[in-house]
Amino acid sequence: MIKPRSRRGGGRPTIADVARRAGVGAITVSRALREPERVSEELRRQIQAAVDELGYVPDPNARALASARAEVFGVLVPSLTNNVFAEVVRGIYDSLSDSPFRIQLGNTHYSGLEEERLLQVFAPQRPAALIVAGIDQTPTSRKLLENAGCPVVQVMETGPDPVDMMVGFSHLDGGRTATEHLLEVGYRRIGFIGARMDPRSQRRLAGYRAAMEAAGLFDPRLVTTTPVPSSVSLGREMFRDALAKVPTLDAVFCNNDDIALGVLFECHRASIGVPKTIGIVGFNDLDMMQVAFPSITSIRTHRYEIGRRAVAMALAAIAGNRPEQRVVDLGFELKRRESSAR
Amino acid sequence: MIKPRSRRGGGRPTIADVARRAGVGAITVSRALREPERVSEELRRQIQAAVDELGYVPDPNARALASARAEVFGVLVPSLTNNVFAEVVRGIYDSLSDSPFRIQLGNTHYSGLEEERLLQVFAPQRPAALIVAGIDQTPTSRKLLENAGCPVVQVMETGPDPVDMMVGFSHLDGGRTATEHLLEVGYRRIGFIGARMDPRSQRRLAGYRAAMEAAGLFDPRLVTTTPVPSSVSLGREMFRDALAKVPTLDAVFCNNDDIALGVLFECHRASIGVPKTIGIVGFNDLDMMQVAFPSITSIRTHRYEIGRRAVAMALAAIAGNRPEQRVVDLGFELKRRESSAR
DNA sequence: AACCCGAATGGTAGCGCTACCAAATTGGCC
DNA sequence: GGCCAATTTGGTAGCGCTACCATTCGGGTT
Repeated sequence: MIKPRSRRGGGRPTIADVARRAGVGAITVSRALREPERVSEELRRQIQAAVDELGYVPDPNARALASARAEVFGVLVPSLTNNVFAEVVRGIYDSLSDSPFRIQLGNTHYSGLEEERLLQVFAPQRPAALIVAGIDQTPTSRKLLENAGCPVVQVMETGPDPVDMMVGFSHLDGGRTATEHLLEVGYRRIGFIGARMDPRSQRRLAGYRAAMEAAGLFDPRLVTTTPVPSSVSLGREMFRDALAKVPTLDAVFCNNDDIALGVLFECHRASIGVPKTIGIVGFNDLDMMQVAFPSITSIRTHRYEIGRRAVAMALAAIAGNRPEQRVVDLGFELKRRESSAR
Repeated sequence: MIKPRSRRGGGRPTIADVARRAGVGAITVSRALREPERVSEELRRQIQAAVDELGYVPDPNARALASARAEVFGVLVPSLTNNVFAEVVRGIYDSLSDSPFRIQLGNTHYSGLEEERLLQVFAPQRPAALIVAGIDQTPTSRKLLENAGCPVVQVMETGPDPVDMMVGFSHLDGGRTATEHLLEVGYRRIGFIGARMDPRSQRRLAGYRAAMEAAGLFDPRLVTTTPVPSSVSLGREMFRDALAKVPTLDAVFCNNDDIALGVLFECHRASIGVPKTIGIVGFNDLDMMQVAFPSITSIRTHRYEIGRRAVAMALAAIAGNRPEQRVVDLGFELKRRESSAR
């Protein structure tokens, strides 16, 4: 006699069940849940009671279909294991954990094509916002972002031409600051060691080069790079190569902290004095940099904060008040430590 | 005169558009896309042509609503920045990148309550599978998993009572193996240093204790733990504490590699000989362990493979052939290195 | 020849929700 | 008292897709 439970659904209560129980229309329940201020105090209470009794949870899929907008943030990063992006992602998660928004995370593996593919997967979901790492999207990706019909935040870097919004810092300035620091302290034959030369690393290199040229000390043989993914062991190897190439090397600015750590270990192993014989500067300032012996000078970047800020900007845009400032530069800090204290 | 484009949808082509173009019924298009073998060669070609011309992409939300099943894997891990889980997650992503499945990642922050909350968010989406880290779910979480109506894989650990399937290894055996190695090499006053004592760390500690007791060398003062999240700097501090407490300490088995690295750096700083005065063993075997100077002995775990295997098992279960072996132990390897080579 | 069976295709009726619009109610104002 | 606007509530009609069942057709079976 009882109306058969929906043939497919697993028997979970629907909005209609709640409406019946509360003695109101389904649409009122829907409103009470999404815009409580548009429903009278009394009905709101009744509805809340019915929701609690039945254990009703709205179906996000039905919601997305009906409203043509999913409560999902699409997030694209080049790597899941690189601590730098992991921190950004953590900032995003933490900022969104109390909101109704879910997160759809994609790993582009540092590939523009993969980024395009993922964007094509994400777009049909009609996400509420998109957060992508970097500013060097392919033309196709850029168009996909522009047509996504939702707020877009490019993170990690700042640049002149945002798709929509940006949060990051200047990697070029970071590279220059690191190099100028080494020059200032008195190093002269300063090498650059860089793995996985993604666009951000390229710009750090450009900053290094600018500083070296300004000092009249640039020499292409001082630069050692590889497209191979960065790792501590790679840092060790690359440093050996660099030293073999230029035995007079007296300092290195590393692409990132993993490489720097590899350099430090190799110096230990080969009994090369740090900072006396070789100065070392890293990039990102992972926790271990200040603990290393000797502690390693590095450029501190605000990864977690970038994630948080990106979400804050996206949420503001969703709420209708797009931030005044569309490009936010969170800067960086040079952390002077023992490895460059000549 | 043209039928107005759906008032809400952004004008993307729907399955009906494709059907009209191909001159077939909508349901046939749906079938051609999902079970091509049930549609004749010819229609399949026509439909594919129409799909390509229109640039049709199925709406995942509508699909999920109609089929009461979303093409989503729910993944719950305790941390996004801990390299160990990042690797598991990477394995999951890589295994799923060619499939139609998306990934819904949740960060439990090592909290059972947060895990419950996330499970309650994930369940209404009717995911195709759930992958959760650990085997110590709260009773509520366990019930949620059992009632999820989809394959469930618990990862990182093995245990006696799987909700459904399991992939991992024995942390207790890992802890015992590490400790037995130190004993075998000749260390006697072996300490245990552990941060963020999550259930897995607890079991590593239990393995340590078992080995020490078997050798008649267990002493509670040798154990130093804290609930504080693990980091290299914390490793350094904890080692100092441990040494202050037990000056005769001659080796430490660390909870994980971050701690071990902190210990190594502190030894350098305090001019304590490794492995002569202090032996060190870590856990997980991050890349940097073999590069460190001296290189650090560690228990190598197969995180990436755990992620891949979990997906493989879930996919098999979805396809209807649940694997014979519901609990898969991927083991671990003791990597003997300089830090324990007395 | 009548019958059955499987393969291929299609129609109908939702899945659970919300946009849109209509209706009812209230209150303020002249 | 009557009118208008604002507020609160509800009905209807989908959103784009697939489950379920019906239909058609060709080729065996008896």
